[in-house]
This record gives sequence, C-alpha cells and structure tokens, in this order.
Amino acid sequence: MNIDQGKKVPKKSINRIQQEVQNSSGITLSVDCVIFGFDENKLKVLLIRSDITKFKEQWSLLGDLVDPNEDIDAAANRIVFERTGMSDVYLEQVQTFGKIKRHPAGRVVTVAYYSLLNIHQYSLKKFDNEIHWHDVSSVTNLAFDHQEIFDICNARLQKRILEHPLGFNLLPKKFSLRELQNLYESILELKMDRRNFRKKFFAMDLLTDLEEVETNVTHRPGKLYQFNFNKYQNKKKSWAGIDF
Amino acid sequence: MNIDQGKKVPKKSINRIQQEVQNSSGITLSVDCVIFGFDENKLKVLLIRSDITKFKEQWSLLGDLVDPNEDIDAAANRIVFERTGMSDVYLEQVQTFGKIKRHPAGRVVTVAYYSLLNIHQYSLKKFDNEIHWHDVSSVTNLAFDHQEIFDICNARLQKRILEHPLGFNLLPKKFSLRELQNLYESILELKMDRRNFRKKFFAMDLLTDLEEVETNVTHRPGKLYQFNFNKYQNKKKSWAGIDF
DNA sequence: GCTTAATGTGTAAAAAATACACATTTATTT
DNA sequence: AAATAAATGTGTATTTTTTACACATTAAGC
Repeated sequence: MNIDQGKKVPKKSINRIQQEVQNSSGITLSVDCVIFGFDENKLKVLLIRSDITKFKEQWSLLGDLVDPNEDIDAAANRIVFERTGMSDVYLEQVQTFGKIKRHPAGRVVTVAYYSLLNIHQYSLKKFDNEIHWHDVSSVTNLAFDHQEIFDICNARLQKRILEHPLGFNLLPKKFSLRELQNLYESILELKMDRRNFRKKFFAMDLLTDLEEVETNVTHRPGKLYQFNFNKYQNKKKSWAGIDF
Repeated sequence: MNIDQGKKVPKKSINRIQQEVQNSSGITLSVDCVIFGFDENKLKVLLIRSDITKFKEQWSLLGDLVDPNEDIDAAANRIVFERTGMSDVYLEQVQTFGKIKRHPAGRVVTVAYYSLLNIHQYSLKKFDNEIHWHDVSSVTNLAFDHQEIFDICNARLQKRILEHPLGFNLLPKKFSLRELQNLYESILELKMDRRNFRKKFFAMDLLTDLEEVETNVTHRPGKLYQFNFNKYQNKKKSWAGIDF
C-alpha cells in the first residue's frame, strides 16, 4: 500500500462540480465511492459533509467528475487515493445511477464503486476535517441519492463476502480468527457459531498459521493468521446448484 | 407485452453516432444491450452488423447514445423496443465500460444491460435484415469491446439464473418441465439430472400445474406449467452460508 | 399392435450444514 | 500464590441438502 499524506490532493468543491455540470451541454459522468473500513469491531464508511446548500448538514459519498481522458476505474482509484492517501486498494464497480433528476446541478450520471481498505493505514484525518468515518449501521439520510447508492453497495458487499474472500482487505496482514469472525458478523449483521466458522475457514485452506499469538490482550491470546492469496487461486467454486 | 411492428424506429446509424461523439467536448454516454432469446433449445443473442469501416464484417451488440433527457434505464428499454418491438421485457444493468479508448469514435462510456425476452414475440425480422439471432455458443469476435461486454453479461446471466427464477422470461407462458430444463442446460452449458431437476422445481413451489399437456409432439406429451409470480414473493432466501 | 421416444416417479448414499460443552490459556485480582 | 475472569481451542452427533440412479407409462408413427 502506498501511503501519501495527501499533499497532491486537488481540492474539488462541489460548487466547482456544479459549474462544470452547468456548462456542459450533454451528460456529465461522475464516480462515487463507498469506502469501507473496519475498526473496533464495526464496519465503517467514509463520508464527507455536503457543501451544497440544498443538502446542508447531510453527509455524502466521496466522488468526483470523470475526466474525459481518464478511465472510470482510474477515476475511482484517484478518488480513493485523494481522500485516503492509499493506492492499490480493493475496488469493485457496483452499479451506474442515471435518473435524469438525481443530481440538483444537472444531468450527472454516476458510476458507484465500493472500496475495502485497512482503516489503520488511513492517514488524512488532519487534512480535511469535513471527512469522517461513520458506523455503517447508523448511516441514514445521505445527500442526493447517496442513501440508495450506499444501501445497494452495502448489500453488494454482503453478498460478495459470502462468495469471495474479500474481508482480508479490511484487516491488517496478521489477524486472529476472532477478528475475522467479528468482521463477518459486522458486515452481515448476524452472529455465527465460533466452532463452525473456524471449521469452515480451516477447511477452505486459505489461511497461513503464523505461529504467533496476539499481544496486549487481557485474556488468552488467539493465534495469528495471514491470508494466503496463492492458495486462493483456482479455488473458485464450479457450481451448478440452483438456489433462489 | 406490447408488440409494435417497429414503425416508430428512428434509424440511427453508427455514423450518426460517430458524428455526435466527435462533436462532444466531454464524455458521451451510451447503452448496449445483450438481448437474449431461447429457441430450438438454444440460447440466442440478437446482434447487428457493424457499419463502422474498422469493424466491417463484424457483429455488435444493439446500443445507442443516451439522450440527456432520458434515464439510462429508459434508454435500455427504448433500445430493446426499437429493435424488437417489445416493451416490458426483463432488463438488468450489468456493468459500465469506461476505458478511454474503447470506442474508435471518441470517448464513449457505455452502460451494459442484458435483456431476456420471449423470442417468439419478436417480430421485426422484416424491417432490418442487418439484425440476426445468433447462437450464444458461437458468438466470437464481436466489434469494439463488445465481446468482453457480451462475455460478462453472459456470465452474469449464468450466475443470476441460479439465484433467481429469471428463465421464465425466455419461455412462453405455458411450458413443460423439459423445456425449462433445456433452458437451464443451454444457459449453463451443462447437463442436469432430470429427476433432481424436477424435484428441485417442485420443492420450490413456483409452478402452477395447468392440467394440460403438450401437443404436436411425437412422443408422450409432458404436462404444461406456468410460472407463479405470487408464490415467488417472499421466497428470496435468507442466507448466511459462506461459500467461495 | 409394435416400435420409438420421451415423460413421470422414489430411494439410498454422500456431503454439507448445524447445534452444542468443556478443558485450556493468559492476565488480573485478591 | 491461588482464585477469578475472559476468551481461545477443539469434536461429535443430528439434520438437511445434494447427488446418483432404473423402470413402468404414455402417445405418435409405422
């Protein structure tokens, strides 16, 4: 992970975006990112205070216009980098929102992504006090149509994490099985059986036992593991069940 | 389903699109549709012959630019309607393709949809002999980046049909279990056990037995069924297994 | 009425998911 | 140093789901 203290961040106010949109004769394209983190056993999302009058006091997702000379994936990476100082983060395109009146400034079609990153590598807290991490469970009433976008991205994450080992992107390199289970439980908003959870992960054979244990913990320390990406290759299930 | 013989179809040549793209200072937005049908036990896709010189002799997906006063979902519905005469068809947005150089005419970002329709209601064959149904299994070398778009939409359909009862959109209202199984087998490109397939569908309790049988068939006729949409409500599984 | 070709049906075995309890380890308290 | 608190680590029995598999039945065509 490349961490930069954000010196290169070009400040793009939403008012500038408003101007650009209003100057455009056609459709303006933007990218919005639902940036997830995991801290204190809670799933978090990074939000910025909206500075459009209509949405005063509401929070919104991090986004920006796509430059005509920029791939949309690149725009998503740029937004995450500008706002977190991190590159090489996990990003997945989710859906494009294109209702005529979804944005007050004019016709803006937005491509939504979600991103998973290790919140402890996030380091721009000092540079923009309009940006904060929020508990996913308490996110309501976002600006624009961002609540809908957020809900859909969150649902997508819930689904994806059951199909692919993405959770590791939210954890430090070394983690305990308890941390992993807490992560799953907070994303899925349910409780799981500890023995079955462990059994499942060991059976998948994706974890490397680091032969280390937690420290600074007030009880019996758990063993530490690392995600083994190599083992994951070719594990993708060839599936033919039907399940509605 | 509303069938119109296509009289209102505004002929939009790709050359017109080229012009519009080249006149634009920013990003142009289009929609491309992978229109699926099912006929003679084969999954089919509707393609049009490309008229851009560079892609002469290649086929491409059906698409068009999005009008600034048009929702993108509306654009997808319009494209399907203009090309098939059908409205109220199943449409699902899949992914947005936004590489800078994906289109030779300039910066065109395209939102891909797939559509499922009853091929027997398709009725525009006479109006545009540049449009044809192709076996999905033999689609190769499409124009632009349409092969990639097609492959991703096809993969999405394969996944979705295992999770939701979408197949019915491709069949006539009345169908036999054999037809349904053929549909699944051709979409998933595999063979299934007949008894288990039937057991599965009966267990899901989504079919209404019409107490009728096939006609014009040279062997013992199968019973006919209808998809029961009401029963489907609230069947969506509440799932918490982990499966990579 | 004989042949052909597909429909319709049940059970046993294997695999996967679930429910569940107790001994162990470390830090903390007394 | 012993007792307590809090979480880790582990195995088995039960249930559910998935899979494999064979034969009698029906209608049409000859």
